[in-house]
Amino acid sequence: MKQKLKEKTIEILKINNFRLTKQRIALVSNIFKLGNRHINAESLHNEMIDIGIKVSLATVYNTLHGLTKLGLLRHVKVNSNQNYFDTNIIKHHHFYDESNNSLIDIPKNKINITDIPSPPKNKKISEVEVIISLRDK
Amino acid sequence: MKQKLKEKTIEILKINNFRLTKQRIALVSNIFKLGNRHINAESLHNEMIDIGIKVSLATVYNTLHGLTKLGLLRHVKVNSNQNYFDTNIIKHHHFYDESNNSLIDIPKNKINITDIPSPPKNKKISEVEVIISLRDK
DNA sequence: TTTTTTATTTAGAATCATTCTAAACTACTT
DNA sequence: AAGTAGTTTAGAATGATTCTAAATAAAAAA
Repeated sequence: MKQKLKEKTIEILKINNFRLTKQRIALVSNIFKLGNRHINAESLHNEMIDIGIKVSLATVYNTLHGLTKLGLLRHVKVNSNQNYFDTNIIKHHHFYDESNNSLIDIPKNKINITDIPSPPKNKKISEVEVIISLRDK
Repeated sequence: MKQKLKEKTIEILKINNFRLTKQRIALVSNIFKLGNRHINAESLHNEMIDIGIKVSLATVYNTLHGLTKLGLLRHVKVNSNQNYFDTNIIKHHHFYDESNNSLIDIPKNKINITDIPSPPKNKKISEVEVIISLRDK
């Protein structure tokens, strides 16, 4: 199912002269193995260790940033103390659960925003994101 | 102009049994001296030092958190590596200028959001925030 | 295939924002 | 004036992330 995503990702890495190292392949395989996810470096690193793949935390960071730079991951702008990367690169919004720092995707078309103010002079809008914070009831 | 805000703040501090220490008074005075601002701990600390007030960074953090707990500041959920506190406690949105990590207020009524999806079971919405990221044109 | 080149990985140090700690201090109470 | 907590403080500790420089390995060249 998500195998295609992995293949596509590796293709893009090749095109962009990223070397296909054992670590990168393993990380990419794992990142895109399942459906959409919100990943942080530490938990991804733990996952890799758990499934028996030896990779350093620095490489995990490098890879996450590299994939982000290529547009294969999105950096989620939520204020947690950790950085989250989203495998869903289609524009969308998020629920942010404050009780456990978790994110839930909201498809773009589920929220209707109009009357977006125009940006200041010499600036352009790069992204419009809605974050709906959640608390326990 | 903003003097009232300072007086009001000090009143609230008193009511909540916060001692009116030299440092707190100085910080509060400075925070609410001008119009709406987006403050981070380090730059506020520098400001205090610059105007000749000796206060430790730890106290700056304590005060920002204390004021936030009392609802006199709002913690802005923007993913910068620093935490920002907003003196504008009325619900509103933000432009986030990626080129210099600065924030610009957008009044709530300038953006129209409808069709907000209902929260997951046992969760309630605590906040809906729109962040419009900006880049240089 | 072997050699060379150069990107990548790595462990650990460094950094940066923030929080913690425990001692010194001081606002407020009595 | 003295006692009691709440505060402040310097500096240590923490946690996420980045940096560094040496070791490694992928891709290119021979």
